[in-house]
Amino acid sequence: MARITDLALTADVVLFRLAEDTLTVLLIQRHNEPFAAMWALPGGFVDAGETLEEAARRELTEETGAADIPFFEQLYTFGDPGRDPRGRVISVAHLAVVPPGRVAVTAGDDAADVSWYPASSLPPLAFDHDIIISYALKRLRYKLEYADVVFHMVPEVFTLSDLQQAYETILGEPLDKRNFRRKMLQADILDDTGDVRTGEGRPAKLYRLRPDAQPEVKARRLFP
Amino acid sequence: MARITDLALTADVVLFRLAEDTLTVLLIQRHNEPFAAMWALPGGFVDAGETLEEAARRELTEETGAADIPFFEQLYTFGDPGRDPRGRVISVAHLAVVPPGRVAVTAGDDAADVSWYPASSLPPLAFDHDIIISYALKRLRYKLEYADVVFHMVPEVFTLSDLQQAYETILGEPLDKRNFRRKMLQADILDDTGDVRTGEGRPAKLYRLRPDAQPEVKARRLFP
DNA sequence: GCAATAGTGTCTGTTAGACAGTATGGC
DNA sequence: GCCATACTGTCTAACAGACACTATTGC
Repeated sequence: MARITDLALTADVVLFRLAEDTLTVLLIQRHNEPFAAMWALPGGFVDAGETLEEAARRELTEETGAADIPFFEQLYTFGDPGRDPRGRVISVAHLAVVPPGRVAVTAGDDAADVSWYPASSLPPLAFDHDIIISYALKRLRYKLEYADVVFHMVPEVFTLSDLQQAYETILGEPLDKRNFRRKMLQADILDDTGDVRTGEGRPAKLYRLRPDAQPEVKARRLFP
Repeated sequence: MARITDLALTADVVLFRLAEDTLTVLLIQRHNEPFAAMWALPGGFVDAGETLEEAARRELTEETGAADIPFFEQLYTFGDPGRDPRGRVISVAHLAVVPPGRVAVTAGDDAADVSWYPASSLPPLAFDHDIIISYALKRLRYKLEYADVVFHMVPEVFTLSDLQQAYETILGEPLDKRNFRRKMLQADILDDTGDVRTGEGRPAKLYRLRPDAQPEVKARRLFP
């Protein structure tokens, strides 16, 4: 066999966000061929001089307006021959999350439309993007147990009920309230802000992630 | 910025093997520029029509003779601009392991020489291969806790001392013998072959991994 | 006082980690 | 009987999971 002649490199992003009790993924409706008018992950070709993550962030911003995302990491590289009808296109997929309401998205550039879709009911997707999202979801759930990523999916200040809701939505299963609170508080990674949030029912204490919580501390296995 | 004009795609392999009480990595001495005569990971350009893993396996075999490796998975993609003086070269790194003595390596093709180096004392390496190996080692140690990979690094039939030795060598720390054996046996993933290995000292029972041990079973966290 | 949500405590079984001596075989 | 290695058991502390009621606020 011979070296590839039509090689191209893209960086794509699976961006998750919680909306009430639904886990959603940011998708764009493609403007151009191939798969014009179908939904797809934001992403695009890597430019000379930029890293893979820079390319992924840039494309995300150009296509959807989402910018400055703290949790952003490489996920997996999808490169099977035939995954793109245009030729040999390698996609370096990234995993990112934002807190609720954090990103006001607007279609730009190559995107005819932009929308958050529930991860559990996605439209038909271009390329192998359905596989990429499945993989991203698996990784997200897995990472949840190490207690870092979830704090990028809730507001900076949150109640324990918020936090539990986030866990339950992502994992797709209910957790026991008393055990959840015990473990979270014993993990010693939360600061009590002293404030409460009022609304319906009894006011709830507000917490934030301890700013000095070291990565290793945060990485304690919370839900084995 | 513009699309990349000099893009190339390589697949590289970090292959680990245990040799007595040392963890070793397979390296090749480069034959061609750039970095001619320096040591590097086996790997090379992906051909049209092959998957990334196929390319990695083919290059490994061409350069070193190592073939048919059961544990072989994608590790991470390294694509910073400037990591290769020839232009924009994206490396999809793979992680693989073999049991002791499993691979008789011989230099082929692009390799002037092939050798197993202790992971703890590597020679100066071409490209960013030192970073890739660090990352692979971190992942290997991490994966060890989930008890699948280690069984690809010991002979098909092994004693509990063999297994403990493998863990200790990879993790770089001693483990308590009684606790180790208790956990391994309680995990219910080992078959007693009924045979023993004699030699110096008291004969040791030989075990093998239970063939029906499901991935999920194997994936139980053994050493948190 | 009712609705709604926040918050709390105990028991039980399992597991992890610390720790030292006995058993078996070859010579 | 000596050397080398395999093998074994107990105690303690921490943790996970099951489980139901009380507390506080707004109305």
